[in-house]
Amino acid sequence: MSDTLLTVPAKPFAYQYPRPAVTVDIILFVFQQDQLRVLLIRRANDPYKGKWALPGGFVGEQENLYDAALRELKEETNVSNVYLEQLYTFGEPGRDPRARVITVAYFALLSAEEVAQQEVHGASDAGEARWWDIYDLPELAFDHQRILDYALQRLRWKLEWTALGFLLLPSEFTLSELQKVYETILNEPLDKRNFRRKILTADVLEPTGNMRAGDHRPAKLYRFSAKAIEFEQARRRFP
Amino acid sequence: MSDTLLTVPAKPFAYQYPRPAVTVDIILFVFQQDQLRVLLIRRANDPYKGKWALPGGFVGEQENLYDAALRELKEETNVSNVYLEQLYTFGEPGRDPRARVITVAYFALLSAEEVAQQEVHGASDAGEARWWDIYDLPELAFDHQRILDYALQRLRWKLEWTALGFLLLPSEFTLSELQKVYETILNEPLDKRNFRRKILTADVLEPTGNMRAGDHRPAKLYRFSAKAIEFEQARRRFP
DNA sequence: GGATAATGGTGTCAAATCTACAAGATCATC
DNA sequence: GATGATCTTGTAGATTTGACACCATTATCC
Repeated sequence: MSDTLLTVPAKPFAYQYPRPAVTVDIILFVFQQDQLRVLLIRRANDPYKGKWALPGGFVGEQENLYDAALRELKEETNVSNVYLEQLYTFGEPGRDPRARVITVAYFALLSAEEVAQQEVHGASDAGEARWWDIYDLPELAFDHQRILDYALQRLRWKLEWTALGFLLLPSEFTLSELQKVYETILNEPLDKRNFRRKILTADVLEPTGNMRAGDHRPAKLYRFSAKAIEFEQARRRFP
Repeated sequence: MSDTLLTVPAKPFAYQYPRPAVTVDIILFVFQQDQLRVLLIRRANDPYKGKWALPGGFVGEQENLYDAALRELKEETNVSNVYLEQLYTFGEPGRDPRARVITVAYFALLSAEEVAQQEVHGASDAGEARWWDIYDLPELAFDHQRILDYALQRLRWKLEWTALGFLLLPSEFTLSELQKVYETILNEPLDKRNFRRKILTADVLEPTGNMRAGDHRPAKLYRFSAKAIEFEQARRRFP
């Protein structure tokens, strides 16, 4: 494969500058079978052929970064209806061996309901797609391991200081289920009584009145109140 | 001015994609004369000719984003030796009327000592440069007001939950000076006794043994201990 | 040299919050 | 009706927080 010449229209003013490629990559987390999982795609082409990578792709000429992330997620993995938040921009030269690529990483959460409703696997042109346990990952392409580590750090932080744990659960859930999400993501056990007290006094949950039936004592179901979305802990350090 | 054609070498693989211009913009804060100030540059050319804008510029072909921010700061404002941290990436189409420009914004703090030592004003090819009180800003070019608001929000947050207030002061400072920084940035008065207790129990300060002479009772000088840099409040929400 | 002005420095108490920790309640199953 | 599994709840001691007022030290001014 030899280099060819590509002509692009140049704008006036000071825009005859080298233009890196700009992509978005998405770290899509789900909570499934008591595991925190992330969606990866097996690369069909070199470089890193056969390795697993984060879904992502080029930003369109007249496209928002956020929209690009949504679109790529839909195209490569058939996933929509997610929570999306910009994470960080990775731009080291050499992170893609082919060319200078600057990647705006997005951090995404998909609720358990959406995971069940959407057909995620194999919906990709880019190759096989599957969920991976965050604690048992394959070798990743490019610098994607680093991006993923950063995303996990952000997720943990957000979990402690905002109320987005519910985004990974169905719209109604029990406190035990929520606690399990927290424990899995933070990777440590939490005290049940203290956890309940903290979540309940944070005033972001409301009981739905329904109960989750099961093999044992039924559990109360809760939903998050609307204001809980993107609720950042309002506690001030210097009141 | 009509469009011309610019040829760029195309790489193999899937890189014949539209390439936006990528820039870095820097929000450089200083604390001067009891004001939180930001460095702005008056635009010498259209668009927004005569308006004030954040310093910034194009990312080099083989240049880190971080390095690009440092370099632009040096070139446009003759400032070096700053604390730099990536803030957010702004990429809405149309934010620059000339072309698609994606801007990685960096958030920067310059210590009082550096402000005094460096010749900041007029050191710019891009035009006049000057400090502006954050609470008394001119009209800004592009979407720079939004970027600045975002930076200020980040600064406030960081101030409450990490220990970077000292980055705006000289290497030795009094507790009153530090409190003044906090009050100015948070834009509200703080209780002196509680402020001191919180700062001192955070264990990020150490007395230098020196005193700041003045018109009145001399004040103890402190420095931040090394570990305080980028110290994130370790307090866990779910211990 | 004593009064004054200005800033630096300190302590306490009540309320709220946090941590560690154990026992009873409810359901299905056998 | 005994068992197993999960759900739910409370408290006491320690820590942290917020509100709040006074004395200390210096230079200056008379």
